[in-house]
Amino acid sequence: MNPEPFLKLDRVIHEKGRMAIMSLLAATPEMSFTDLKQTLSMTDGNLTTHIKTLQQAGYLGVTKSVLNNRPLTTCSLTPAGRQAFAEHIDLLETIVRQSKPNT
Amino acid sequence: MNPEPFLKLDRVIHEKGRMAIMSLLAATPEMSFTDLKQTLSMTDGNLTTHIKTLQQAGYLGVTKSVLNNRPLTTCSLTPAGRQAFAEHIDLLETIVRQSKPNT
DNA sequence: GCAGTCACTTTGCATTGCAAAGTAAACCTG
DNA sequence: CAGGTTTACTTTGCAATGCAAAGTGACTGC
Repeated sequence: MNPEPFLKLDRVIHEKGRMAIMSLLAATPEMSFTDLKQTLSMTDGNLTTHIKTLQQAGYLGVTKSVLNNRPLTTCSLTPAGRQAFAEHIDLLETIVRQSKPNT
Repeated sequence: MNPEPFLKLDRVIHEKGRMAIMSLLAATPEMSFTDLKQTLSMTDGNLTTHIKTLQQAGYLGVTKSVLNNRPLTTCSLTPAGRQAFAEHIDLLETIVRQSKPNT
């Protein structure tokens, strides 16, 4: 077993909740706070902190506007985020392959 | 995107270091504290805590003996650990597949 | 005009990850 | 054979994190 892929796993992305956010945004170019919250059944506080973490890492672009007189926070992956996520998935794929030699 | 696999990820296994430990032990039936430490270049403290966490979760069997007049801590997966790890890898595989629809 | 909802943000706490320091036994070494 | 070093861990302390409860502010129905 080669421990390298594990060592390279990006802790910012690796966390459950944030991986889910990144995955959603990889599939759907942009999603609102509320969409993310409902899709992932996360609590509000939990979600804002994860979004903030991803944003500070430069992985997420966040725009705040107003729609129908309500605040609307829209999130999307930055190019850096997209690439970091792709690399993370590659590492996971390596790990999966390493762990299932016979399939 | 289906968020289910993310929600099901076992936090005990998911953490980088512990995933690496579990992977090593899935490939190599038993390893000593020192083996793990060197292979994963972990600090001692970090490793004991992870081992303890995995042990308390019932995923790791830990036996302490003496070899060449030195303490020897030997770790191996329990059946529960093996299964939990296999499930975790399955979930990761699902996530990877979900994230790479076009390959 | 004030109770209630929506869309967040802030705060506080309890849990972790991590490494520095500690422990204990064996082993050189002069 | 006393004193220091190494090996193999464990404990402790702290900083960082995840999480949800409480807070904020704008709107909206009654």
